[in-house]
Amino acid sequence: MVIRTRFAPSPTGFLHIGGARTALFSWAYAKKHGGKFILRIEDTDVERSTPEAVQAILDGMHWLGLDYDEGPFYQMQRMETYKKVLQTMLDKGTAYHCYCSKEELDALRESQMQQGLKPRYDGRWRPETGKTLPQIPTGITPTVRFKNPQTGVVAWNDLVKGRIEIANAELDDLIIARADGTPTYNFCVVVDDFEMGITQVIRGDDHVNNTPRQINMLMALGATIPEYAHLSMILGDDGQKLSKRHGAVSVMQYHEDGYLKEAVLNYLARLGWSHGDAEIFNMQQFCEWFDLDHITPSAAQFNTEKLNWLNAHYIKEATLDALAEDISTRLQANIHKASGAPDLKAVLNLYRERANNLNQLANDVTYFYALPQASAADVEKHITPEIMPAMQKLHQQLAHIEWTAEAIHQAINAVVTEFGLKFPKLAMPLRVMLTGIAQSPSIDQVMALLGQNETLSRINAYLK
RNA sequence: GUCCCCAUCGUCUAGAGGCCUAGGACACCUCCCUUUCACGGAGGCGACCGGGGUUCGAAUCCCCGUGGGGACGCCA
Repeated sequence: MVIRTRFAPSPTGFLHIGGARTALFSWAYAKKHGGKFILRIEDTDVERSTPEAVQAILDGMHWLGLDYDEGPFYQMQRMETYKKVLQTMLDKGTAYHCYCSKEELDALRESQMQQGLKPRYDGRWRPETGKTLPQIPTGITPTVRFKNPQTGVVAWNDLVKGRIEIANAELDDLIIARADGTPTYNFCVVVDDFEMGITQVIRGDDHVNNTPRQINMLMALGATIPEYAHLSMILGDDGQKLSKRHGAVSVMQYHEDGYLKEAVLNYLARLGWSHGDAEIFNMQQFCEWFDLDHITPSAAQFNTEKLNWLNAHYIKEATLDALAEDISTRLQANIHKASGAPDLKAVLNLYRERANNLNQLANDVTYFYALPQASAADVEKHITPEIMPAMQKLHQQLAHIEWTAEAIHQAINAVVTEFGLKFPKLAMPLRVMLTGIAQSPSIDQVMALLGQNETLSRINAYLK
């Protein structure tokens, strides 16, 4: 059997971290089994769906490299299909018209809640042999409801949660088409999963409660029931639920915030899934290893610290070309392209090991291209009057040497020896003068890249 | 309220009855490396929610609590 999975977001917002993980798992499952991954846009909520959101989802998936084999399919473009199926169900009696008004339904719900009952449709328009239906009111266009079985249980073996069983008595007859004729979510999903031949439905576990209804409809349509895998949710860094109001950000925000897609992908893969002790792996490896058996059924808390660690790893792993290309866009106004400016790749090669974020990396190397401003505290602490004679001497020496890290190192050493100092005593003020801060890679290497003229000029600014 | 789901270090997790005096990773702490800060290396701290069973034996199976979450829309 050919494996077919799908990712079916509703375009009511950007692609967030939870959606991205669902997409990643569905994608990987298809890849692993040589199957097809399908993208389906569930845009039947005309009120809230927007073309911008569709684009945002497409952009997010593209950035992460989650390519789909079929689609994107848009449900709004499949209306004819839904209507046809709807009519068939009406004809077969597995669905029926309901003339309740919204107000009537609201009142029903409220009174049930008050009585401590589970709010549900009471079946007043459900046709039954020997039952007399109410008088059809005028001026009300009916909705269509699915005639759910009233006895027995629906059960399925959830691929991540195990067997789940729900009594049909808990389920009511849900609306599958609105009064305006448009089909609703649960119905569209069923028709699409059926017609698109989906074999494994991998989705968020907020859909667990929809599953029994969907299975019942699938059975009414005579369809094969796909397997289901419900993924637990991802909590924010603080353990709180992610929502638009709290912590949920677009995956594209991670790009803007300085994360490599490799890090985000690797991190997401490990959130809720594991392969023994494996922590670092690429997507090819992931697709080989991925399986549904090793998904945790419990919710996972997002941990930015660990993402940072992975990001640091992938920054070290990146090719210098790719890194330079990225950092180049994060550096302000092409400052690194001025003639005589230090080579960005060489600079990044010196700095990549100490970065866990691309924006931070860009910020760290900016002083190579723009004069830094040291803090008064650093100046006071390191550039002391006592060190100035030695610095003066070093400045003279540096003007006459071959500009290599080794020669620079020797020059500093010579001055240090001559003045009876420890190396850092001279290296620290140099750091502050040249980089603007008290932390940097080996100062001789920094100087070698900064260039002789620029180095002498920056030191000189403090000698006056 | 009703139904459903979940429960191992602070966090992500390994664990499918004996291999567990519970393993790995992030974070944290100590030491080493060192030209500062990082990186890297070596150590350390740190968990089976509680109570009952079942069993020769339970983190693993069952039940009950407790705690957390989700769902109950003419939203998806």
